[in-house]
Amino acid sequence: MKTSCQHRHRHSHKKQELAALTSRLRREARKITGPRAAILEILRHHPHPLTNKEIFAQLPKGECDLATIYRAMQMLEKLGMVKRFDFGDGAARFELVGEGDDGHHHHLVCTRCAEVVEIAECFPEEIERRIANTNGFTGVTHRLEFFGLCPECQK
Amino acid sequence: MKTSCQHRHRHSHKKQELAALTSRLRREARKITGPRAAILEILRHHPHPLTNKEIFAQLPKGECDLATIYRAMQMLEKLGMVKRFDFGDGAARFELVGEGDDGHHHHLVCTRCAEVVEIAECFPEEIERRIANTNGFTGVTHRLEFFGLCPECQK
DNA sequence: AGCCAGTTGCAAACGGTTTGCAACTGGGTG
DNA sequence: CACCCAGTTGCAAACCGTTTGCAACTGGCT
Repeated sequence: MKTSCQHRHRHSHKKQELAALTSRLRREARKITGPRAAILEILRHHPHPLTNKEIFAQLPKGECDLATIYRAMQMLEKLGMVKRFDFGDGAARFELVGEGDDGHHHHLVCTRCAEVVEIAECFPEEIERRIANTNGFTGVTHRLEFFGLCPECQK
Repeated sequence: MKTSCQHRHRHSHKKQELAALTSRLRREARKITGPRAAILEILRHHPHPLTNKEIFAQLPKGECDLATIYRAMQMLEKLGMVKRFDFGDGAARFELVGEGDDGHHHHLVCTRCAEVVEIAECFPEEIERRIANTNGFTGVTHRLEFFGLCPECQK
């Protein structure tokens, strides 16, 4: 069965250079400010989606305002440098996305300890296409996350 | 290809009798009050998930408080009489669930006009099982919704 | 060096949801 | 059938994540 994804996503966790990130910003006529560099630095070192509050907590205190993080994430999302995920707990989470990558992928989240595993599998293309055709929809994508009990929490 | 769901869900839209609903409530030692009957009455006539505010708007005005709806939906969800869905717009939606049904299913939502279509397809069981096994997780489920442009909105 | 669009911090506003509390009531009991 | 109380309700305030108005500030161009 073919289950690969139509979306380009490199499941490499190699960190992007900060310089590469800032040059992407500059290219979009965005300023490289202290808060932004600090936020990118945090995201860069984090393999899993972070909430704005988590980013805030990791910032050297006083480095920047929470509102600034919200604004930065909005901008980074619009530029496609960051992808927004929703684990259903009412707080958006963000993950850095490589250049040329659309960041589409899914997670397996422990419902007890919130551990997150990145998942390679995706919803089968052909079924999604069938769903779109059957209902006459175009530009169909999906939001998909898995939930369960992680090995640690089963003990 | 086998894509059916391991979860029992009858995609019948036949309305449940109000009497059946209230007897389920009574069985759980819950009181049948005016607000609750009115809420069930609304849900019963609605094929698609409703937000609490939408339910509120359909209630004869003054029938009950918004907080009461929130409390009712929490209770109904706990009793398994209602299923919560999340279309990613920050408002929970609820759909009545038949007895013996777990309500697990998915939707295709128009990103422009918010039209909702119920989807029969589900994430393939065997892949989900593989994901669970590979990562040592148990009790794995998923949250899955599709988004696209409906036929009307393509014009 | 100077300028200005873009950015920031702060505080207030916002929208969905929850909660404390006092008044009320469904439905079982005597 | 009247009584009683756990469960329920309305109201208002609290909550929490997120957005926004505004005045002060600054990156990076000229």
